[in-house]
Amino acid sequence: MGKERVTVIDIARTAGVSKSTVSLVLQASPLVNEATRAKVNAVIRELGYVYNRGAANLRQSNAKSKIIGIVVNDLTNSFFAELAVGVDMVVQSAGYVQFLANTAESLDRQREVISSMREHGISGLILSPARGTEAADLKSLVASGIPVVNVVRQVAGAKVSSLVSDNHAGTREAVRHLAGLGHHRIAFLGGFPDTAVFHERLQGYRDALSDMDLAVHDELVISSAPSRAGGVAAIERALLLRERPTAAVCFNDAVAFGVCDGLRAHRLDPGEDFAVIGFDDVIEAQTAVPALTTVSVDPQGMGRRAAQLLLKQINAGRAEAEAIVSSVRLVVRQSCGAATDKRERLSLL
Amino acid sequence: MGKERVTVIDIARTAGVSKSTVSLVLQASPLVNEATRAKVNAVIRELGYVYNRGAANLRQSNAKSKIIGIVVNDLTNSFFAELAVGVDMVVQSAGYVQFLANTAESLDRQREVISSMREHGISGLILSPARGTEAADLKSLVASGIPVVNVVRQVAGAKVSSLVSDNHAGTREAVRHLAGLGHHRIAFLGGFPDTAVFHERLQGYRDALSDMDLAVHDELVISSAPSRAGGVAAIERALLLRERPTAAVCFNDAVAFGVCDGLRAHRLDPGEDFAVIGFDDVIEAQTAVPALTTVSVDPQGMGRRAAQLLLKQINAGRAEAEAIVSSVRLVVRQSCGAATDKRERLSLL
DNA sequence: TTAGATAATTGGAACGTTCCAAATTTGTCA
DNA sequence: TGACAAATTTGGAACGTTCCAATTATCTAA
Repeated sequence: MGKERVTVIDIARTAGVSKSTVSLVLQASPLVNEATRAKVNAVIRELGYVYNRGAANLRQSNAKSKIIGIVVNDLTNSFFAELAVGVDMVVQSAGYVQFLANTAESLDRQREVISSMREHGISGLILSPARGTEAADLKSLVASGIPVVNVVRQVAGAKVSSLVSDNHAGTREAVRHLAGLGHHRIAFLGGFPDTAVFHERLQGYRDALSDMDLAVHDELVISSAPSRAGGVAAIERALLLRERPTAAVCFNDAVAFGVCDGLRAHRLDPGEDFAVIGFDDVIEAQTAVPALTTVSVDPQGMGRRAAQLLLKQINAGRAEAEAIVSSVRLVVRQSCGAATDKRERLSLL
Repeated sequence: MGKERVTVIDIARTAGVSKSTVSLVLQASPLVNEATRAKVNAVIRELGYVYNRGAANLRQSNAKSKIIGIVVNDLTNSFFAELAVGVDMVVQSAGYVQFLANTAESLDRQREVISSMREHGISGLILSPARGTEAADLKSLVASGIPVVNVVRQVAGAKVSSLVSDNHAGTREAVRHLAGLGHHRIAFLGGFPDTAVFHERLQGYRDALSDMDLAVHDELVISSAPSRAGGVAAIERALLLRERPTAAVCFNDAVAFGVCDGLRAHRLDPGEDFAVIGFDDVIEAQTAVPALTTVSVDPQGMGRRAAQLLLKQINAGRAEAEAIVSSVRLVVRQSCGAATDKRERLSLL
């Protein structure tokens, strides 16, 4: 059977041209005559030739491998799944293919997958760094001129581009909105306190509280895993307080969903008896009941932008690192109570 | 600057051995003396050498590229995100790296990404085929001896391995459970009717109904997109019926969550006023409120098994296609009402 | 010692492309 | 028709590995 793989030489032979010519048509070079191009293409189809990028890469720079890597810290979180989809959309249509790896917050895994990707000659990398990632971890990557775009989280001191959402403005706006609805005991729920993202969001919360002349109560800041289960745990603790909060802005949507679950378990109606605001605007946010009021960061859009930035840098050769903070906006739905009777009652005051 | 990349020849030169020896240590061959191995490894670290798999693949068969492909039809569905995580876990620890692509049910995209992956020399492919995929689409892949494992969906006539869950048994058990709780108007909600999976699940539903001597009412089968939004739409229609159902088994968990949302929008309490059973057991199923009773297929586990099967075939060289149907089990939580007072009431009858 | 084995190392030819410089064909114009 | 330019085509040398056959170093036992 035809175990042998068909190469550019086979094409050349049966088309009656030289391998160089075949290579030229493969690259859609304008130098080759239309007639020959047609003939060669016909033979390519006929013999079922498949291009060997590995061989081509050997002669070319890594920048032309047409592979980009994307490594995220938690693919089970829809935020990252959607981010990956966004990246996939733009790299696919640019003719690239993506290595996708999940680190589950393990620095070891992260190191391994990144080095494995390097061995395969990725043209660039989109990275949502695991907790504890340091500039040194990215050093050799940038030294060899491979563009890196950090998303979601920054790495202090690393000379790579980054694309993060405006965390501070997001929670700030959320808190203002709640305060505007008449809440004055507003909790901040969920998230790991040892991340930059947590601090940015927390700071936005605090600043908004000051802006609105509301007191900052430390017991209202309850951290937990940034997951649905973490949200349940956080609201449990919040409901144990002598003076309960009446509203919460959550570290992310996953936490917010957990908070809604926890409220229901206590026979409290989210959006009615307690206002909840999330962060991310994952796809379920709009179809959930109650629909989640949340700070929209458009994960897919972020993926798309990250990919575009990366491709730009790949094509530019050596590119300057740029730090983009992507603006966010509060999308008001039911879970904050703004759309209910209570809201109307409040606005009549 | 050190723009030049360091190769095996550089290592050889500075370690004072031949490139062949370096190659040998790279492959951890037992033929090389411990002392030389140590020296070479030291130089490798010192010079910051990175292995070039592309070059290596040129000399080796595709089976050794250490790349596998995984293409899914909807990465925004947590089921697939978790499947991908499962795959990632096992391929990562086998030293492989995965190309991940999302087709969004587009046959064109699917064709493109598969051929792109071939050009990059994948050792094998895990595929959740887009709707309408035909055996012909996989023909050239199997002809060139690249192992393929289909997951979730089969492709009729394709001589490739497959790993699907026992759809028939799953819905069958779900319906029996509901019937055992005293329901006799049980709906089947969601899913596209032009897929094999839909028919298998529907058939399980029908067979269980007959088993329990319950009538099959066609108006109780309501198809829709297999998504949260689709679930909302389906329950809306179900609630319009003259004779409403009192329970539903849903095409998948996403639909089931949508159904719960829709019920709440009608002031009906899922698990209390209406029993809901899902299919898949995605990670949110256990933390949602009410916790979702569902047919567990363990998406991560499925991903792991698919990856193991694929690796087995890659290592075996030319392997037989095998069709695995993975057994499922009903996990009873709150949403079917079995854990509530109603259940106790019923069981007293 | 030394023959005969065994252990360790090695040069060079592949692998399938791209790219360069050079060669060939075709076209144009006086 | 000849000469020059433009359009096409082409051989061969890379690229960084692996693998084979062959060589050299080291060990063993008489």
